[in-house]
Amino acid sequence: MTELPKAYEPTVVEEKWQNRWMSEGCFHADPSSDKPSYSIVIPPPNVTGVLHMGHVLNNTIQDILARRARQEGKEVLWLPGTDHAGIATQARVEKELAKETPPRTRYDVGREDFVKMVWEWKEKHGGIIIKQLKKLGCSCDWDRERFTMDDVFAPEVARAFAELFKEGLIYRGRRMVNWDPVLRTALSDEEVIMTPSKSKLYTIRYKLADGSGQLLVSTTRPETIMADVAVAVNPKDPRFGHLVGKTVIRPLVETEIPIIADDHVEIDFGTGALKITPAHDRTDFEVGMKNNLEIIDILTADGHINCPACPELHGLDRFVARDKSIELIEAKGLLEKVEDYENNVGISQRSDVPIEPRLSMQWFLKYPCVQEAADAVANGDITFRPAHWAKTYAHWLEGIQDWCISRQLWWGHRIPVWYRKDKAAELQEATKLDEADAEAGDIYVGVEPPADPENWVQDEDALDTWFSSWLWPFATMDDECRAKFYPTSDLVTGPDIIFFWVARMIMAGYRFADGQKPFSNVFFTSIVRDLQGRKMSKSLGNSPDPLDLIARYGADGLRFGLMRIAPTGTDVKFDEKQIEEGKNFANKLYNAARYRMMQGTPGTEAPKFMPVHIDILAKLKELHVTVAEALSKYEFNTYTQALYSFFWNEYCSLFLEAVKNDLREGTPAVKNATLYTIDTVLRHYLALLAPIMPHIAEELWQSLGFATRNDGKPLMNTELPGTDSLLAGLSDTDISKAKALTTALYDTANRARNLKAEYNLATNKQVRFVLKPGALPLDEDLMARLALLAGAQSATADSSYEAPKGTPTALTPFGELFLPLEGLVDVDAERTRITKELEKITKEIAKSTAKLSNASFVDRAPAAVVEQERARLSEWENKKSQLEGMLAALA
RNA sequence: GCACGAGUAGCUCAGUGGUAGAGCGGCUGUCUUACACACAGUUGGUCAGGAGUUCGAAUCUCUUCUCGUGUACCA
Repeated sequence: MTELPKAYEPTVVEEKWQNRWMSEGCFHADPSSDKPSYSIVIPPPNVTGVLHMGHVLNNTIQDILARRARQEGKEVLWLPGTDHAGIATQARVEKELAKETPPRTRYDVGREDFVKMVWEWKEKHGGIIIKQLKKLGCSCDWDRERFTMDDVFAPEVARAFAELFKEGLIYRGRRMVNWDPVLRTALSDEEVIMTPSKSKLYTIRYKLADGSGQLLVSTTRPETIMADVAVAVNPKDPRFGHLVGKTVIRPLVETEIPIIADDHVEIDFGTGALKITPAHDRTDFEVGMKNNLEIIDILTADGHINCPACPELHGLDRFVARDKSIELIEAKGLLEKVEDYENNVGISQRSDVPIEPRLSMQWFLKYPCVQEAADAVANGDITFRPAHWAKTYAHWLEGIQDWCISRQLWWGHRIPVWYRKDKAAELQEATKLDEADAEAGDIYVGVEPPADPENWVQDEDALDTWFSSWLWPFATMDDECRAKFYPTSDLVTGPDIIFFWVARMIMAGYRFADGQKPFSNVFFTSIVRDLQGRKMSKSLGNSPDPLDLIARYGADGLRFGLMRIAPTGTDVKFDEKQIEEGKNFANKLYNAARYRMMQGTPGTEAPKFMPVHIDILAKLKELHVTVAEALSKYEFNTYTQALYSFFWNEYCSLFLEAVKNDLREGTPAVKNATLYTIDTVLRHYLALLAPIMPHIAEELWQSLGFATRNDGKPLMNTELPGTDSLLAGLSDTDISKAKALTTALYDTANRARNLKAEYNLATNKQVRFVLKPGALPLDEDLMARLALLAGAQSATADSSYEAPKGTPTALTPFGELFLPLEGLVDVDAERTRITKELEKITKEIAKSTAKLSNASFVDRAPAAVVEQERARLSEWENKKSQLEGMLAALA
């Protein structure tokens, strides 16, 4: 017998198996295989990223799917990689520069050297998350790791750009965009989070130039008054109709500006008059264009006032200038009132500061294949789980706007557009650039730089990171790989990137990959929150470090614990207690296996099963079905719950406890059947468990010798055992009889333990039970198992037993159970106990009787339901008369 | 504003028309020879509120409230 530690130590075991699986190429996908294919591409984490709980959830699900698919005999590709994450990575390196003495910025370094620095940083510190994913046990094909800026991927990005440009879907234009004044770049609409914020609404007097009065104008942004070019009123507003065409004096940098009429102004809001500042507000810009107004830009790229005509404000930060401008206006006696006000402010998802609507030259994409993408989800070609996300998706596609794809960044895919050197200055200012300019030979768009680079100047901007990520499912694969594994099977990702990534990938798939969808199923995970329901974030410090959790609970424990509480379709509140349960479960598994290892080997003769054996094997067979169903429906919590309760409750608490004596002192035949059953259960069970707890499953598989019987093949490479051989040769009647007897046995054991507990007898107190048999057949084997389960010295059947007055009794499926307690009998207590039970039963009988005497119920409910109710009633009535008999015996 | 989720035991969650569940926690016992990361027992619920459909509702419908998410915006 091997001496094994009493507690499972995951750390060493997990690392051992991770190394062995990888060195034996267990995760490698073979495109030339003739097995059916199964593929997933990982949502590439940021190369600067570190593992957080969201990754754990997401990648555990992918790993379960991948490992299960391998067991089902599929050739599996799980393709890993990282994203260059333009803004995040650039910011990371800029932060390093700022720490230097003296601090530097990227502008001090220069573009070329800065990009070199980022690459160096990426090589040195990037990809930590890949190591972390390996620690979680992810079975990705690590030989195929891709990066969104590597040599294979980058040309695909440029090619996509060039194609879309040629098609006229990409164009450059001067437009209002979301400007991040900290990062000094444009952002897409999706990167702006509208946030309710408390601000002030200032009402200011604009004097009419002819001195005939004033117009009250409300604004939240007085610092932009210098850029006002008009005041607008609604043409239908009777209060102001006569003023249209007149002029007012702009309160700062005083000059006359016109009063115009525009539908856009709401009569009921504020004063009914709106200042028009086309350079600094999206809708004002439109009003300005419509009315041919001047555009005065008074903000710098980094959000400072650029207005020499107003020296008091010139050079100030936009928020400082806000207060200062109000001081100036008040000093002029033009401030009417200030009110508290709540409005929505666009906040940059990246830098967390309010964005500035800004007119600038940017590249835009009219999305391709929008209709195909919408149809695919609507008609079920692509399945969303949970299904309700399809609605969100459809809604976004309906109102889809052109995508601003250029970023004023240095780290990323540089826009593959070159301008003819002699015309560059002119072209860069052109209000619109498109395919016509390329045809004219003024600009060059291509994957490779132009042949005569000295005559060309490349566009300064880089592409939005998502413009590369949207190509991920196919641009990561070579032709051979694509032939076997594309379209991919499942995509597992968070609903927070449904627009950023999922929707765009679908469009890109149809446009660039032979009109094929990129994946068949999308599984949207829950979002992991803390116990207060807040999103996990670095700044709140409420996000546990998964590596720390792995160190303390094991990767298997973390995976299992998290999946067990991850509901489908709603967010998960993370509770570390749950992870501890995962660890405890691993320990339970380990000890159950250790217990098995302490027993001998079964004989070679065919096992002769007792009912308890048949019962657990039948439950094992059911578990196979439950697991298969749950996984096919992506119900991961059902899967884990089924695994948990089968093993802990059915196998350990009931079955093992019932057969322990077989192993200690059973006849060779009984011992043989028991060992055979145990081995069968463990072998099947570990295979079912392996997708979610791969390390411990593999470890126990090996130490229980299942691998040896199978040419030493790891569980990882073993197909799921079939269920046909389970209970072979037994009829359904045999099985259901055995199940009924075993259920009755466990039920009786429960009652016996209850009796002991009610009389305050310690669990280890050896007592004797006497059973007065009822309808079900009793034999010595059952009685022995009952004694064992109930923690009794003995349990005997005696049909003529006459219990002394006050002997504790209970009704069981096998008959009346007595716990004779010499000298401890308390007639009154016993009477009270039985009376209480009688009351309960009487209530149930009343309820049931009422139901059955309701004609509508009997007539309309399905016959089976009525029958069930009748059976229930008669059972209770039976019990009632027995209890009454007991009570009479006490008197 | 609109859309989509969610509200079940102290906590985290199951439960799609037929006797309200699990784990944890609490409380009582027990270091019983695989496991104290354990075992046995036990305590916890007007299923957010209201109305309706139905013989029967946690479950279906309507409505109110609370929370979350997405989306649109008027200065």
